Order: sequence, then C-alpha cells, then structure tokens
Amino acid sequence: MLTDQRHQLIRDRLAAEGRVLAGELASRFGVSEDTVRRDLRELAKAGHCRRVYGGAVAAAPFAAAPIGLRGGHAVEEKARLAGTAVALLSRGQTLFIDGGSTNVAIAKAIPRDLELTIATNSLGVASALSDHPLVELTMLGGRFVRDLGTCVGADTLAAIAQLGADLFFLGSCGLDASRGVTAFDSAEAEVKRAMAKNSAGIVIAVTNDKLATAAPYRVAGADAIRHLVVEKTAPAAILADFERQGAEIHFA
Amino acid sequence: MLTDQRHQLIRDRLAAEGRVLAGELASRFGVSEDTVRRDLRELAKAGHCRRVYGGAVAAAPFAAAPIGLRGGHAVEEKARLAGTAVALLSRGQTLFIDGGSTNVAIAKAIPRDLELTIATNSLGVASALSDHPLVELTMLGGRFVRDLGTCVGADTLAAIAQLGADLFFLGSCGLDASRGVTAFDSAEAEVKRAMAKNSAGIVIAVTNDKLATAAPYRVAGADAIRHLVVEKTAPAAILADFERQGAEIHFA
DNA sequence: TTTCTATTTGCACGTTCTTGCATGTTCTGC
DNA sequence: GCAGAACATGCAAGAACGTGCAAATAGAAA
Repeated sequence: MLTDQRHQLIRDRLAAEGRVLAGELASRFGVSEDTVRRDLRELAKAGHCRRVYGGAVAAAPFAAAPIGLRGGHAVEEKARLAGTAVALLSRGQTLFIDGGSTNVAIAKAIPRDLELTIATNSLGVASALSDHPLVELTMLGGRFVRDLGTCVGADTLAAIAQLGADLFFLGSCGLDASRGVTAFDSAEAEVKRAMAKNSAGIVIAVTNDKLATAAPYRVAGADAIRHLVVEKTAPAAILADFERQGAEIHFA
Repeated sequence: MLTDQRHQLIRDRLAAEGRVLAGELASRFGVSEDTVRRDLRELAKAGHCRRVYGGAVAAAPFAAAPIGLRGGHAVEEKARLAGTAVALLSRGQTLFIDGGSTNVAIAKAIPRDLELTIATNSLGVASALSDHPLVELTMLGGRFVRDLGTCVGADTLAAIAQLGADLFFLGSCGLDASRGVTAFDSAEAEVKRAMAKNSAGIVIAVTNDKLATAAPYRVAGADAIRHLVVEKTAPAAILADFERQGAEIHFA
C-alpha cells in the first residue's frame, strides 16, 4: 500500500468520523502502529488533523474549505453526521447536493471507491468531490452568491430541470415539524424547491441548533423528508413529530 | 510497446483508480521498472499525476500546492505573469476566464477593490474569486472534467452563448504563430471557441514552455490574440511573429 | 535496402526513502 | 505513585529511486 494512499484513507476516515485510533488504523492497513503514528504526525504537521493521545482528531478545515464553512465549532459533530449520512448511499445512485457546511462535510465523507453521479450548485461541494475519481460530477452553474457559496438563478434552475436524482441532500436551512423546511434566501429556496421536485427522496442532516427553527422562505413540507440525520442528543419530542410525518431518523 | 501508448494507458488507469504502482505497471507492460519510473516522471512533469514513493497518484488539477517545492519556480513565474495580466483590467469590465493554473493565478491576482463581472467554467478560478466582494461572479456549469478542473459540454456552451465579455483570459493551451491557439481536449476547445466568439478581445498569458507548441484541437488563429503576456526571457523571434499578427506583447 | 542518427530501454551503481523493531521516555487511568 | 499503554528516537534491512552508460530500437537519409 502506498504511503499517500494510507494518508488519503486516514483523511477520509477523519472526514467521516472526526477521529481515528492508531491501533485500529494499524490493523486495518496491515502495518505497524509506528507507521501509523508517523502518518498521523505528518498529517498533523500538514494541518489535516490534530494529534491526540491514542490517535488523532479532525482539524478545523481552514485551507481545505475556502467557501462557506463558518461554523468552526461543530466540525467534529458535522463529520459524525456526514459519516452517518453517507451510509445511506449505494453504488450507482444519482444525487443532488446543495450548499451548506454540513453538505461539504458529507461530500468529503463520501468514500472514494463509491461510484456515483452527483450534481451540485455548491462550489465547496464540487471542490470536495473534485478528487473522487469515480464520481461523475455535474456543476450546476448560475449567479454565484458569495454568502452561500452556491449558484442560483435561472441558469441553475434550467440545469436542474434537466436532471433527476435518487436522493437530494438538502442543507443549511431551518427545520420545523409544522412549517417544514425553510431557507433564508428567496433564490436559494427556489433552487432547493427545484431539486426537491426532481428527486425521489430528500435527506437532511442537521445539528441540534437547526431543529425547530424556521426561515422566511418555504422549501418543502416536513412530510417530504425521507431521511433525517441528527445528533444523538437531539430532543426526542421534536424527532417524534418528524417521524410521524414519515421521516426515517438516523442517529450519528 | 510505444511510449505514448504506455503513457495513455497509465493515464487511463490513473483516471480510473486514482493511483498506480510502478512495479505493477512494469509487469503489466512487460518493461522494466526503470522505464515505468521514467514514464511517471514525465507524466508528473506534464502535470498529469503526482509522483509518490512506490508509484504515482492522480493530480489534483487546480489544488493550490503550497508545500510542493518542485514547481516553485513555475509558481513564482506564473504569479509574475498574473500581475502583469491584471494590469490590463479596468473597472466595470466583463471577463471570461477559463481553466488552467495560470488563470487561477490571475484570478488570485485580481485586486479586491476592482469592480468586475466575471464568468468562468473553472472551479479553481471560481474558488479564487469567491472572496472578492466586488466581483459579480457567474459560474458556467456543465460536466466537470477532473483533469482540467473545468466544466464543459452543452450546458456550458448554452450559458456562454447568453453572455458577452470585454476580455477573455484564455489559458492552458498550445500556442504557435502559424497554427494559432490549440487545446488538448475536444470539449475544452469547444468551450474556448464559444468564449472567444463572444468576447471583444483575447488575453493569453503563457510561460515559455507553452510558446511555439501546438495541441490537436484548434481554438483560434494567432491573429485573434489582442494581448500576449510572456516572460521576460521569451524568445524575441517567436514574439515577433505574434506581434506581426496584431498581438500586443506585455513582459512580466 | 543500407547506413546513420536520435531516441528509447535495460542494467549497474550509489543514494534515498520507508518500515519495523528495540530502546528509553511520556502520558493516562487507577 | 504505579502499571501499562502510547509515544519518540535511533537504527538496520530492504525497497524504491536517480543517474550514467551501453545496447537496442526506431526513424530518417542515402
């Protein structure tokens, strides 16, 4: 196994789970723990992770994610959500992924050996996927909105209209059992609606702070959500409301 | 087996698997590992892959390589070219910028206080511009080509057809006074042609190694070039040919 | 075809890199 | 504070590497 390959796999695992254990990696790769420790030391030196006793944890991705990763605190939590979310994927599927830091984390967590077709209007997601050799990637162009890191507008909508997907990873929004899925921006909401319309199922992965909140623009009803990926500590009462409307709950 | 044939097979394998092993390729092709190493060295020099101990991995086309010292000179030279190229810009202009590392350098070099409208099909250029507050940015979507870091295809062409620009920064191509501007990829050439058609002027910034070279697909004649940005050490004889056909030469 | 030249290839050599082990040190949980 | 795990460091074996050189090969010229 190539050193570089090991490094990549460790980074994948860091993106998916937020942490790695030296011993576990050693047995997985079939190398000594010393070698793993050397790898982790180098990755830490390059800023890809932070070394801790027993392994390493994901570092705040400054350089890796130039766009729209504002929430630096919840990095590890988002990586955990992402790891659970990508477990929903299977080979050959077609996905819509829109913007938001959680969706960037999900894009990073997608295994490199998984064959997928993905369309996204997020520059961050596209960048994260640009080194996944088996992903057929379509960039949905349009007017670039700096604050969101995504493309919106008529061109974006026209491109979406020509596509259909198995799953739509809907990100960065308000989420309320009665008001449904909502967005902060009109044009953004329009794009999300178009993606939702052309998808067989919607997946939403959220941290607790998004639960039971709402934004001005409505995207879809809560009953449109097929998979809801949440933290272990999410309030059961809120989740029950979504579950009643047909959502499948996945705990990260 | 022909050298070019081997190179192509290696590139195919890199595209499919993201990595290759020197020993594996040697036995597969029936040549010595030395030959394979030479191949990998050349492919790496051409930017098609990154050399690692034991083999090579697919190159990240537009990823900034701050650590790599190998291309240190080229990076510095490209930054100098970029600085000269952005001096051609003035407030309120509309630009097309396509892919290539030189264009990413140019995008980075654009002053943050300059008001511009820019359309690009390059993920790297878009990322570089995503923190320029006064740039109105349009992402030209389409099928994403990993090797180029750009979007191509019918969607891209359709989006370009709706736009017009003052200047087109045409990147990463072969450049010859008689054969004109050429590209390595058919779809890429098509996009460049569309951008050229809808632009009032073409700007090309090249390092010396691109001068007097040609690729299979023709994009435009040498007489279409309005501004040619070159290194100070560029051969005067070659430049004279371009100047005769109407290009304005700018030394970085 | 034959000859000449330029390129490619394989081999030998010395060098560099990676890796696992041994050693001694540091950290964590009890 | 103690025991054990995790760690850093030094070291040696082996693999991978680059380079110089000669043989082999391809392509052009005669």
